[in-house]
Amino acid sequence: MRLSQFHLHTSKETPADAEIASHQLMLRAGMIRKLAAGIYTWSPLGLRVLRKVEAVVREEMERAGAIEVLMPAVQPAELWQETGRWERFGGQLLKIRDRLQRDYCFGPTHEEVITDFARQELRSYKQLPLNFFQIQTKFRDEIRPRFGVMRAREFLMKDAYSFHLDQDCLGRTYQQMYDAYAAIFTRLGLRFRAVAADSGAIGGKSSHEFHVLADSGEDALAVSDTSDYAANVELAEALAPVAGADGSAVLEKVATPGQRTIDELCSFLSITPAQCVKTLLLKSSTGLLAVCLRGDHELNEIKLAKLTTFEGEPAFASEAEVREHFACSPGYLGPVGLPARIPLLVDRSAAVLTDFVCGANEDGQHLRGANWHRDVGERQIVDLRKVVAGDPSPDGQGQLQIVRGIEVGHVFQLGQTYAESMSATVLDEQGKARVMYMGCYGVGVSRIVAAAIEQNHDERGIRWPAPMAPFQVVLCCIGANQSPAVAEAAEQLYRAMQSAGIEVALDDRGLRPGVMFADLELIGIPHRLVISERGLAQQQIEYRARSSSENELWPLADALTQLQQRLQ
RNA sequence: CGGGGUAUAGCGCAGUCUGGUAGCGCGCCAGCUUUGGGAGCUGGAUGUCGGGGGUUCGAAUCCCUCUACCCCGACCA
Repeated sequence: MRLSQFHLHTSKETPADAEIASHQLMLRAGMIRKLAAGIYTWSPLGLRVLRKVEAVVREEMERAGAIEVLMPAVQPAELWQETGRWERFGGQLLKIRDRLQRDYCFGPTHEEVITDFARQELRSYKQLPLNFFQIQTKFRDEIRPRFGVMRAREFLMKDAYSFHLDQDCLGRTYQQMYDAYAAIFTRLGLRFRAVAADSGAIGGKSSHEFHVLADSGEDALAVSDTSDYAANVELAEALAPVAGADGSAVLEKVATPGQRTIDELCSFLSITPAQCVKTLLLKSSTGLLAVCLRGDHELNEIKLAKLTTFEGEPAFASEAEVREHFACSPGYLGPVGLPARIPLLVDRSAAVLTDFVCGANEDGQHLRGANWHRDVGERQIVDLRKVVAGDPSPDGQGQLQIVRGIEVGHVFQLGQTYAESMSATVLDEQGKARVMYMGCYGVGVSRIVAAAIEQNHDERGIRWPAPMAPFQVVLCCIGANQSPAVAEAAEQLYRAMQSAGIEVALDDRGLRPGVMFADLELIGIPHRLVISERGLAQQQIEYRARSSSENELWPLADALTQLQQRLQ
């Protein structure tokens, strides 16, 4: 590619609304342009990178035995009503109407469409297993799109769906996909981690997420410092500490006027948050529920939602609702003297406290010296909190650390959920209809581009891992306008590199060197060669890797072979 | 969804309080000079001041309204 014939538009200034490095750099490098909130055009430069990621994903999927399809982006409501997700998917589902006022949605995912395809196409167990994938544009109407293509509403995703006669077969394909994902991210040169995950709104049981590790990541991951245990914090179990007998302190009421938060209370009473029990009042379709946690811990709402004792979305009771049932504001709630009609869940870590401090269910009053067996009524002890750094690893080996990640892949074992509700069956050896087992496997193709930049940039711009770079090499001419010798040497080398199959950009834009170099470093091309009169006089060419700030001088005649070695 | 903010040239912003001919920097175009790390000089183009309505002799500026975008929050217990 001759850059004079290409379209680059770079910018020195950082757009005001871009917060994280990848978003800023993608805008400055001119890879994307925003059309509306969370909706972007990919420029020629950006698209080259996107296509690189796509190609790696496609190759690895095919290597793992998946076969490509392309499903429609616009999907009829009827399919979604069949699985109940027309209502249940919530506000992220973009619903649209055609001219006859028929309902459709813009697909946020394709379980319904592929299951419909499968139930029409597949008749016999002999056709199984099958794994279909596509690379396609999705739309999810996010509450808050942000960080450019990192959390966009419209985005490019690879989604795959596998079909099986039984769970064992599903398990094998699941493992193949897991391995294929590891291969994809390894090939792309990203530092990543696979973690056990919650299966969320898609449904199903076993599930792992693949995260690119970056401080700007939106997900918190719990990883063991000694074993290979890794889980999304949403899922990570907080082990039960050893319980002891009650303490011996006398239960007494202390006046704590105006001390509404744990921090305020602790400095007021000169205690630590770990000596307090905080009590949360939640409401759901089934009524009120009280939850006790240690003062320094946070509620894990995913864990709470999963408990059978609690159905429907948990929501915190408002101050007014608290006052309907208690003579105090939320800051003074406590487990002692809780009305029996409100069920009480106690987190394992809170349940082993003795002589603790808690709210007295009375404004301006707390209790000191409280103990569970002596002072509190019926309660259920469960794992309810978010794990924190330093907690023992659930596999019994080492301590947990909390790291941040960007979710770029997710594999699920869906089981029979969708096939059942949509009656997707095949005949087995006995000629009997059997509901198929399904797996689904997603990769955020456009998000990978942003995630890679988060992991690979410096003060001058992007530093692409080689497999994602828009061009492998850029050949720069200095003073080609003035010097026919430079222009001629560049032209010859450019053609030789093309013939050798090297993906090279010839920077023949005639820019001043400073501008040219700054541009090329911003867009992150891994290898740079410079031809100038100065070099030609010595029969030399200058090389610099994007990762380096040192030039190397090569004999001009060796440029191609030297470069080929660098590219390996 | 709740709260806050912003909207003026391709980008970044000033001007709005106190109404009176639309500005700056970067970028863009032309010419000359320059040519190894974001050049200099000269000249130039580009705006329905987010949309609609109102007040006024006169509105980017004041009032009403709509829209778009951004940020924060959705754990106070």
